[in-house]
Amino acid sequence: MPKIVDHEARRRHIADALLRIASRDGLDAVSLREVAAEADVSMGMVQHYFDTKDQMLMFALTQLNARIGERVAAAMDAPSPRAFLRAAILELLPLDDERRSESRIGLAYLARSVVADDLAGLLRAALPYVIGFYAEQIRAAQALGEVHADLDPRIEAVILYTMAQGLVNPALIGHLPPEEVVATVDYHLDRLFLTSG
Amino acid sequence: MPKIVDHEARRRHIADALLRIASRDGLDAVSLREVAAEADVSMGMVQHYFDTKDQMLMFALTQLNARIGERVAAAMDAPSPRAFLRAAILELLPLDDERRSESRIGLAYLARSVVADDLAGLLRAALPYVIGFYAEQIRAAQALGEVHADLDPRIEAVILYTMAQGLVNPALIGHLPPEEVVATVDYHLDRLFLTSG
DNA sequence: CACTTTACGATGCGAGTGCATTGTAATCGC
DNA sequence: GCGATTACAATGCACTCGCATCGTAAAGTG
Repeated sequence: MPKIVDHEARRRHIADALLRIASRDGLDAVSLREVAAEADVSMGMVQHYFDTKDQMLMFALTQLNARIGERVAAAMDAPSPRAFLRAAILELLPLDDERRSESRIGLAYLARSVVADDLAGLLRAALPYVIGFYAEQIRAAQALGEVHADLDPRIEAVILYTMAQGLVNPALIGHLPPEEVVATVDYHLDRLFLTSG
Repeated sequence: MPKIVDHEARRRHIADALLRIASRDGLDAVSLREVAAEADVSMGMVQHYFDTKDQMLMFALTQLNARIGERVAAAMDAPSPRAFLRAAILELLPLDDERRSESRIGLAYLARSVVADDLAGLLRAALPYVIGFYAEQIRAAQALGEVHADLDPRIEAVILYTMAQGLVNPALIGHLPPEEVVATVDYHLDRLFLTSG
């Protein structure tokens, strides 16, 4: 087995270039030639590591999801369900350049998933996981007496998630400044939680 | 001035074909040739009525907005602020084939607006209008004693809007069935309003 | 030193793109 | 009828796209 290179590292390097282009100019601007140029490699190399463009797009999306997932996981040492929910939600919102970039990419992928079934599968799979996770936190808070017991954790989780997702576009457009986005999230959490911790 | 045809009718006919393609196969699939074929006209005719493809895309978007706006306006005879808000929100959600189609198109345009400034302008302009409108309804409800006076109408409007927008994707993906979408909206309205009318 | 497998780089192909150009009816004012 | 203007239709052009093909250099095993 000759010419050993770090296969996965190359793929990640190429995928990074792809995500950069997607963030800057949209998914439509992602072509094999553009990706190769952005990654500063030859087009043949890109083809060597990805059989098809669609595979490359899928790989880049999973990489993006993993990146965000890691950040959310890093927030899991929060002292309370509320603090963790808050951190997890804010991690998804375009409050700084990096997350703004991720939101742009995510939006591009979301739109494409409407007509690309394989992408839709990836996003579809993540959804019940996230919502179930929120619901779990809310149930934990209820057990701690931090959330009214008669609230429906499942629906509250859905509303929490949809509110967060809905905040992305106004924030991205610039219609809501970051501090107002955070204030809105806190406003809603204030209503949901009895305690302000 | 010779050969009189209904200029605007032709443009609307072509734009309709464009929206149909965008809904079915995404905005990427919209080419001059595809639009011409879908509208059952020649490509030359499409070019005759739209100087450029971007102009055509813009025109189609304003037509879509107008179509939705009309439906919302038609719901304005609702008996109460709550009933109207409910109707206005549900009008934007993909609960039937037509609105599902509109949501798909809207999502495609939204994603493109991230990199197309002129489209972004159109969507950006609509946002404060919608949120301001929601806030107005909430204030009216407060005056009627149907909403707690100490709630912030502006933030409540933002949350209402973001929740609605966030519901689009799960509903579109099929993760939330229509009845659950409606139930979620009602659940949130129940919390916001004191009266259930 | 072969021999094989991996890792590319270079090139080309067919399809599709937006748009410009050109030609030709049709229909009005005069 | 005549010129002018509108309303198309047809064609071509320069470009980009994803992908296949081909050649070759490197690095491991025997």
